[in-house]
Formats: sequence, structure tokens, C-alpha cells
Amino acid sequence: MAARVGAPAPAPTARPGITLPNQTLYINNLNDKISKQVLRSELYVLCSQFGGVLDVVALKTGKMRGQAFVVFQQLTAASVALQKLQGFEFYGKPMRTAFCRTKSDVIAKEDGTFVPKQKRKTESHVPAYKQPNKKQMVESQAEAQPEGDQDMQEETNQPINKILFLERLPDEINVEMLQTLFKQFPGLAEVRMVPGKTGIAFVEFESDAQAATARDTLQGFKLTPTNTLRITYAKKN
DNA sequence: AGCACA
Repeated sequence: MAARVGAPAPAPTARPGITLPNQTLYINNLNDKISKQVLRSELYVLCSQFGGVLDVVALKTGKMRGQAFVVFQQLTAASVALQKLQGFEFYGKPMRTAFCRTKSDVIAKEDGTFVPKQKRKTESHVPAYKQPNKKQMVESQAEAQPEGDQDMQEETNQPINKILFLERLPDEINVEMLQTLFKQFPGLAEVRMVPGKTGIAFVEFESDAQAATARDTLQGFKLTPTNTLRITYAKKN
């Protein structure tokens, strides 16, 4: 019963005001005098410099005006765009960028988690972006129980560690991109790549729990159509 | 301020 002076224990995940990385960028404070068509195409070209854009959704109806959703093909692109476009002067107003709270339909349709209209609001309290994607689950389970390969098992059964081991990275990726990607999670300490070794990297957090959050969110993420991120805990020395 | 997609 010791007095707790204004220090509410924060839940490790999903704190209010903090949105986890999402492939879709949420933009607001947009000039609502711009037509939907112009807004869509202008945002499309503006955002394409950071990577492939799958869709731009802009509604002018009611509470949705002045906002837009830009769906990126890759999370890294959304991440970079979020930072580079923060406060960007667009038709006379600085845009505000954030990660979208939910998964876009285009993405959900792609990974098989799409739920048609009605059931949405009623069903789950867990936002779509936090729900595991079926393909990814199948994949990681297949990897967690490899048929007969003991080396694999040793690798995946590492105890929790504040250092993450990343595999299947695209060749084009670099430390900056990984920092951008992981900086969104609290507690990032360092990103290391290994000279001469492509496809892998180490990402260190300040605590095991912080590393675990990042791992859970980004596990199985499609960095490119052919690079599905794989994250395990690094071996302890 | 406001987190949609039919």
C-alpha cells in the first residue's frame, strides 16, 4: 500500500497515444478545400518517393475530411514517409503524419485477414494491426517445428534477449532504414549490420520486453514481395 | 479534431 506518486504502471503494449508501425500512413491537417481527386494524386506522387504506394484513400465526408490514408507496399517506406513528411507544407498547411491505427483493406485482402463490412466494429477489441496474419502464423509455426532439423531448432529456441537477430532482409537495406523501422518502438539502442554478410542484422533494445514488442509486431513482415522478415532472439554470449 | 476502405 505504499503511496504511488503519479506513476501509473504503463501497459507494455498499446499505450494510448502511441501507434505501432503500420504499412498505412494516416495524414491529417490537410487542406479540405482540395478536391478528392487532386488530393489523391498529389499525395500519391508525394509519397511515391519513399516507396511503392498501393492506394490513397481520401474521404471528404463528415468527420473524414482533411485526412487521408496512404497505403504503402512496404513498412519501411511508410516509416520513412512518416518522418520526412511530418510538418510538410502542403497546400498551405503543415501535414501531420502518423501510423494508421488499423490495417487497410487492401493489405488485409492480400494477407487473408480481411473481414467484410458488418462484423467489424462489433467483433474484436483487438485492432486489426495487432492480429496475427494467417500466412505468417503458418510460416512461423513451420519454422518453430522444423521436421527433423536440430540446428534450426536450436536457433529458434533462443531465450528472450534484448538483442534481436534479423534474417531475410533485402540486399538493398541499410542501417538507416532499419533504424527508421525500429526507432518507432520505445527503447531502441543500436542497429548493427555485419560487413560482408547480407540479409541479416542485429537490433538491440534497452530491455528484453522492448525487444519482444518489436519482434512481435514485425515478425513475418513483408519488407518486399520476396523478403519476409524473420526475427529471433540473438544468442547470448 | 476527426482513423476509412462498400
